[in-house]
Amino acid sequence: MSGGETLPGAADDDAAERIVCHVDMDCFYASCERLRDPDLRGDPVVVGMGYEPGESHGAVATASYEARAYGVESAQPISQAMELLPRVEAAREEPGLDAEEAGHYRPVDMDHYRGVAERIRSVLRECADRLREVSIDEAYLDVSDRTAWTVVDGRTLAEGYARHIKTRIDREVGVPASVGVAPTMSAAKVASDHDKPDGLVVVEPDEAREFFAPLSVEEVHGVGPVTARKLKQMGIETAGELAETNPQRLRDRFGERGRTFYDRARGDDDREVTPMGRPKSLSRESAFPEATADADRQREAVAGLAADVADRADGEGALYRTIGIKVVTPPYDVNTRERSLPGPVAAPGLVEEVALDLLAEFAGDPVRKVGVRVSNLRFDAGEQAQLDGWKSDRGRDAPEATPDDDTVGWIDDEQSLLTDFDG
DNA sequence: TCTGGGGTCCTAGGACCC
DNA sequence: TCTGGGGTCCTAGGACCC
Repeated sequence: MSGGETLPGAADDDAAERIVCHVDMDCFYASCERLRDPDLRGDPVVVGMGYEPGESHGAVATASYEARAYGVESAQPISQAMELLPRVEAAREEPGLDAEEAGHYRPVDMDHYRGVAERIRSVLRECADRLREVSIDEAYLDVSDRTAWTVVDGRTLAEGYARHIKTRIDREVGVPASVGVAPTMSAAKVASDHDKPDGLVVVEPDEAREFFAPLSVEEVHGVGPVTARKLKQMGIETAGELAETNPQRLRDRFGERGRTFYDRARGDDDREVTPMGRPKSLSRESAFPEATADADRQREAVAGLAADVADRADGEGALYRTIGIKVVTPPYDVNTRERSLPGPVAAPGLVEEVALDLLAEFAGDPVRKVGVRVSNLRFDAGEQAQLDGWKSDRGRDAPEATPDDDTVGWIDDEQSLLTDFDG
């Protein structure tokens, strides 16, 4: 470098400092509902899972910011939300209610949201070389090669680039996003959350400590209610205090995670932006309207979930080696049981069989919720297992399959495996 | 705040093997 | 009969995230 001016976008001494954007859709499901029904714009919108029009069961999946102003929150029972914010239909009919002080309730429609998410995804792919889609409404972008930390007219080029992304999503898809820009994933994540909705927050390379200092420890990604309480007992309330705590003290209290808390509170995070890999487990669960000790209902629910999970695994081309259940008993005790098979299988009958067998341990107990899960997934050679000929060629080897095998076990007869396994 | 559904990662003890 | 250390796998639970 000969001391000349840095060209906009050119790699320079700052090249070591990456530029990560975290893009987070604002109340995504509610925004998707507004996209197809513009009449909802400006009004409170509540999207409920397990909700049906005219009913009051289910829980809040997403509430628009207008609805949040009434105290409606994510995970709240719909019935409770409706006490705070009546449905517009009800408000029109009942004389005591003000139609202006009411909200629109909609059931979750994942197919629609996935369609919108796909359009956002295609914008993001054009904006970054490396992209990590964390969930349907959230992604990290490494844009180090697209822009720079160079300051022009008092603003970084990175900020302009982030605004470009935000504007494109709004113009080409029509939903609002909040964007955080920082040299690390964890700082970008906290930044995007810092000025929601419709926010754009930039944390420059030397600003991380200053940015985190006043935040409460809960705002550090990875610190939840339990850890926050323990930190407060240690006299640590803010991210700034966390950043100044002796890391060994945190390690002694929280193990390896303690070091991570310390690093995150300082804005340090060496994770690279990489695409999400294959899932490690697939599960389905559902709650009973109220706790039930009825064994037939429990078994029926588990059998249904087992079929769903097996079906999804099939759809994803996944084989599984471990089958598990979750049983939630009052007041809210979460019990899990699982059993591993000798080799990976795609066997719906076996999922049901094992799940019901594991459930038997809880016979007679009242149960609020049940779940079924498959894990130890294998995707390689998944298709081959379905090919004619392959199956009969390799079938006999299946029971000896180990996790290290390159081959995938195939079970000719589900019952025989179960017998072998039990024996 | 008494709690919906789908995930990830970490910890810790016991079994088992060398 | 008592005994070392290391490694991996399995299972259960907990914390966290969206």
